[in-house]
Amino acid sequence: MDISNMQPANFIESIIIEDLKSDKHGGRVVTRFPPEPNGYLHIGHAKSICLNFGLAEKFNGTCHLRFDDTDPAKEELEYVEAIKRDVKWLGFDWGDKLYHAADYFEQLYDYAIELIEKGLAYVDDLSAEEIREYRGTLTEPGKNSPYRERSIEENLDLFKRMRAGEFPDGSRVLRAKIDMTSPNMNMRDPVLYRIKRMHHHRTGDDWCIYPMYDFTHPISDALEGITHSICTLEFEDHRPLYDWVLENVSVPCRPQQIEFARLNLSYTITSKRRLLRLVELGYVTGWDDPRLATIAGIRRRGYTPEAVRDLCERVGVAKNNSLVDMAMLEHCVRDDLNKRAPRAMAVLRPLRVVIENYPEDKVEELEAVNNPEDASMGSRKVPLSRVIYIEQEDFMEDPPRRYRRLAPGREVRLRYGYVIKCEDVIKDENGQVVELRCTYDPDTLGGSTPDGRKVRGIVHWVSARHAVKAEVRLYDRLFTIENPADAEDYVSYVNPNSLEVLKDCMLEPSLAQAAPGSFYQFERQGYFCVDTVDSKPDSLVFNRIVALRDTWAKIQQRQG
RNA sequence: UGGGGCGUAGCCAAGUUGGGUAAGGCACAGGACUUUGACUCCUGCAUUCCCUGGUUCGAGUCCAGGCGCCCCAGCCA
Repeated sequence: MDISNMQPANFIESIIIEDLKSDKHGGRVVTRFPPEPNGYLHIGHAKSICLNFGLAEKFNGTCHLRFDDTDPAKEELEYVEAIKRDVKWLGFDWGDKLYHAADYFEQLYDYAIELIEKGLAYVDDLSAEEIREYRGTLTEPGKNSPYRERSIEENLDLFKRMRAGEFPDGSRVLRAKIDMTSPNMNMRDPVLYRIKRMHHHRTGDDWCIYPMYDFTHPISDALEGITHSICTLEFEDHRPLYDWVLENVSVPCRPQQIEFARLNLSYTITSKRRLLRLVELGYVTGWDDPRLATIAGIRRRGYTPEAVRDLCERVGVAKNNSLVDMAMLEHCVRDDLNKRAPRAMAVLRPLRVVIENYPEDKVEELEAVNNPEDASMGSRKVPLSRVIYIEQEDFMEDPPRRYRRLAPGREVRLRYGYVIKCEDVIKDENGQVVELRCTYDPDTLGGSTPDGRKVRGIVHWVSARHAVKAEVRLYDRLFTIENPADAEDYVSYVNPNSLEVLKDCMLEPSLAQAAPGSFYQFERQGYFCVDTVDSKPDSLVFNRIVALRDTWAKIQQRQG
């Protein structure tokens, strides 16, 4: 790593490069991802994960995974396992750098004692409501608590008895003694410890007092030797307190807090409370619903970790509140899957086609390449027989201008196969087209036509006899408005068409063995993956990850 | 006249330290290629950087004054 030539990709990297040059931290770069295990991770967390682990990678440093578990009321073991799984899935490895703030409780307690001894913290007997009243408002200063001037001895005694469990929940707190008139609310004697008799997922019933975030976080960072403590914008106001704690307590080093803007994605929601409500009201099936921007949902939908990381890199790191266009994520998956997804043919809305001049019992194995972007992925055989299915939308009785697909009397090429011509249209009693009678030109295999006539339309198909039936779930954006997070009544903007279930899809036979989680490009349609929850070997379920770009759809839309 | 932060294209975002004549990506629009209307490839897309003044030969960058948006009054993180 040659620091002198490194180009910073964003302001945080600039800071790190400067620190490296000035040898501020002895050349070390240590970051951390500090989730509270009180819910599932979402796309916003993904950005933080990519940033913190990415920085460590880039600068030859390390990144810790630390659970910020200081509030037993909200945190559960179930979430810590889910979070670990999500971080791993994104492709990051914390090695042996797994930490829990709860493991620092004893040391934190000692640092609290140190503050008390220095006259910088005191036990307050005010009730929660009184504390709020004494705190003042945004425009008026607060007032000192009547308990603020207790002696060090009394504070020590009281705090020890708080720990010993002598006082009821909520009856007292330990507060930092800073400045009740500070224009920064966080500096108005913030609470450091509260009494809460609650079972902690890690420390059990060892404690009945628990430290607050503002006290725990800077010390945890210092204890772990974190050099750059990266968090989101809303903690900017907490930085003076972060620094105050580190200045007044004997910690081994001095980490720097740096704030950046969190990632918001259009047409999604990331607030835990709101996510939970969608689940409870049944708008989605759970935290891993493929329409949700949770990591679990994104994974089940079939978005790849590579695509998510690419997105995080592309959106950059800055301090602007931003709402990133969903189209950006979609572009990232297409970009990734185009190179990696095997191609296959699948007819989602089947229309039966009989090739009249194709022998009844004949079956041809046609050669189909698995990925035109990657020759090493090889090819496969796809069976063709007299009766096939094509997509309903690939036939129109009365086609508009520029329509290149099948119509009465018109020709189209079967992908990897022959040119067929529509000779007759069969309808049911309601006038619905139920079957096409076609003929094929045996001399057109291999892409050419003997007479050099141009056949522009190409259509995917599946042999009826060989078809594998499957369910395909078509997902669309969950909300009808760009920024549902902005709307109080976001629930009323849930897209009623966010999921369309197609039951009778016909897949080419090679898909019969598709493993859960594996992804494919269904040619001319999009990228799909085998659902990891509902798909069974004998009843396959595919999720549409994202549709292919569709220029024709745009042209049609423009023409009304 | 509470404090903190942020304003560069429809959406992200470089550029601000050391003033030198607006990167890149997404989206969008044309065109080429094509056995996926995909991919790929070309081309176009801010005479202007929230506004108004000022300094300067020269300002997105410096100065002054406005305006707009976000965050903070949990014993949550």
